[in-house]
Amino acid sequence: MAHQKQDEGATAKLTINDIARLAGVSKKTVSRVINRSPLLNRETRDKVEAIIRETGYVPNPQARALALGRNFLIGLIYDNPNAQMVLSMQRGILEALHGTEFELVIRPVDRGSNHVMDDIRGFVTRQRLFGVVVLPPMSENDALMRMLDEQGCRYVRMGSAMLDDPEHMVASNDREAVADAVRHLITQGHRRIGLIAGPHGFRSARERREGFEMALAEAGISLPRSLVADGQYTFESGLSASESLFDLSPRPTAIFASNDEMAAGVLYAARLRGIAVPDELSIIGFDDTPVTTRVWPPLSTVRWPIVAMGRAAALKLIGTAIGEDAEVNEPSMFSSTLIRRGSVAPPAQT
Amino acid sequence: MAHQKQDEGATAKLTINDIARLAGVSKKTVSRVINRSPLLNRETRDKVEAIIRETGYVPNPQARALALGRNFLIGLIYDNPNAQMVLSMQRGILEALHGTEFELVIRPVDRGSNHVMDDIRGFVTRQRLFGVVVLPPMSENDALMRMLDEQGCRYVRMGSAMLDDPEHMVASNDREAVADAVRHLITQGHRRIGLIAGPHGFRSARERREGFEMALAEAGISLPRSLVADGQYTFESGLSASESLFDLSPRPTAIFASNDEMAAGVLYAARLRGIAVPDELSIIGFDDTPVTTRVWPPLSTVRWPIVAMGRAAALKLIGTAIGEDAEVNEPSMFSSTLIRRGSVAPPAQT
DNA sequence: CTACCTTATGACACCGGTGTCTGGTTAGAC
DNA sequence: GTCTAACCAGACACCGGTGTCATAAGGTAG
Repeated sequence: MAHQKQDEGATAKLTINDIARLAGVSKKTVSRVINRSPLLNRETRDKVEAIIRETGYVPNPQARALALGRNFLIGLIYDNPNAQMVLSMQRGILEALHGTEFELVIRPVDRGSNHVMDDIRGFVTRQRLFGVVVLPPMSENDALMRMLDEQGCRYVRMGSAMLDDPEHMVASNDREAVADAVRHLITQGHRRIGLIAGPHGFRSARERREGFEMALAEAGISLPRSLVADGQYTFESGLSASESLFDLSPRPTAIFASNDEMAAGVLYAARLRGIAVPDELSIIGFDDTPVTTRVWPPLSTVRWPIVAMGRAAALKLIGTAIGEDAEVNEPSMFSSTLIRRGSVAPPAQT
Repeated sequence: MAHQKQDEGATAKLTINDIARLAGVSKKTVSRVINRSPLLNRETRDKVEAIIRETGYVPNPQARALALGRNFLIGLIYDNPNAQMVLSMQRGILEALHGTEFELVIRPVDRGSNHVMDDIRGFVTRQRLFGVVVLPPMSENDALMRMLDEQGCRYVRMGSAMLDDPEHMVASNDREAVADAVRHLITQGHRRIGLIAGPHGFRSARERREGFEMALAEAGISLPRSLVADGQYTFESGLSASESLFDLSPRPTAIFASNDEMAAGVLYAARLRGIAVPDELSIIGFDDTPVTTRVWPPLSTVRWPIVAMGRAAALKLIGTAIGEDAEVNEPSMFSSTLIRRGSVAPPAQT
């Protein structure tokens, strides 16, 4: 660190005492100015504020955190392979945090690991986080929430369906969204529709599957077990799951994949088999990730308002802190929309 | 926050005084134990350590930061549309931070905005960050580095070529990597090779372009201006840039796109025109993002060791702090490898 | 046996803020 | 013209750690 100066940053070493001295008041008065105490004389406030502006003084957050007994760090806990989703979520949260004194600390975890709980406990206790946002599938772990409660750490969980009270949850209505997508396929004339389900134990997988079944039931279409293939939310699993669907005779004329990665896998598998999309096979995915527009044909999919949900989650968390009643106004349930692209067409005449 | 208890977390409210009292020693002695001071009696140490273990005491990092005059937060500053790259970088940094007391705070910025500098200054000074990692293209901004210097904030910049001394930089050798890729095309027999360049002003764009030109020059192939199209590192720009290349007569038999997104755009454009890849057109991209394996045919590309580079950057930053000499061992220059997939073939016979 | 040096521990101030309580002004009420 | 309430600002302790320095105990030399 040769040519880096450690403490020459003129503004960096200013303390509340310096400001107090310069303004000719006590440190407590400066503290009052910083915290917008209403018990201040107008002149005094202006004088101190002028000095603060001139000098570029910034209160030391560590000292503040120590005195206040709480800090201004929000944690984001996730174990999610989907880069786009994690990044959008980060963006949404940061939008909400913008202009506040809160910062975002991230913590990807390995769900498979034996000491996830300990990892997270260390994370929240060591840094005394103000609160955390937990992404699915970690957010489906009730034991984790109990632990967070024990540690006195606020939390908001994201998910595909309401799991507990709306105060601690921001959810999208996956079931209804998927049902809509499948209804779209049915309207186009499809009757043999395959499902590539998400991993067992994932709430989102269950919700999406139930939405799928719901739409078929409405239309009076029966769903043989063979039309449901298991996937893992990965491209590869989508690819191999569709193989089994393609082996069926007659083949399904449409497939709903529980996320875009798997939908991309279906498309890839179709190409390997020489099955034309959408002429011989319609495909709908879920998430509206960029991959849907990179492939050919572009995939129809379901878009959920991930950035808005991230924003809502963060606002719920800090709502009480910033004192505004923004909190109560934040919706807890978000709905998704079907995005029609080029991967759906009426079934070929048989 | 109805049913959340604020301070019942048994471990959360323990202070060094509690431990001192329980152990029958002074707080300073406990402090010595925590900081592994060598001047301690074996028995005393064991006794205190036992108490700490029993109670699950965790020192308050805010108080520590205040007393020490520095905190344990690393910032990550980026303005990058590439989700996969940002996420991999986060992963690399977090790997390096794992097991230390450092945490990662992220700060995406908007390069276009007028107050980027102020945003970042606020970010590093408010939280008194220990140091920051800056991703390209922000990392090419020398004014930013000067500002960080002024604020006494350590930094490591990531990039496509060495910009200043290795102590503050982790770079990949893009020029050589691209030259390799283009040599591969030449070896396959291509002579009319198009380039889709990155945005003007981006160091990576320049390096990649120079690598491209270098390989052609080596082979004695001239490069007419018409074979170079400008792109913006986005899918759409790749799509439209390739249009101009396709209008050429004769058409290039291969195209190197300066990143994968644009390469995906080329592939998409080729499909729109009915140009067969790789039979009539070979394509190579750069970055090895997942999209390369989702499209058909899968794209050949250049992979750079992004996670390893993130790890190296973080280690450089905290190297001095954790006292180990790991720092000096961290390489500053990384090389990339050509990944051969299905988008390259010898040119069609004319 | 005293002098002196080492080693292990503690007392106390300090980091930079905030909460509480007290005292001095000023203005309004009688 | 005095009394009282309201208002404003400061003194001081405290948050939970760490640095400095003093000191007590133990060991060796003279």
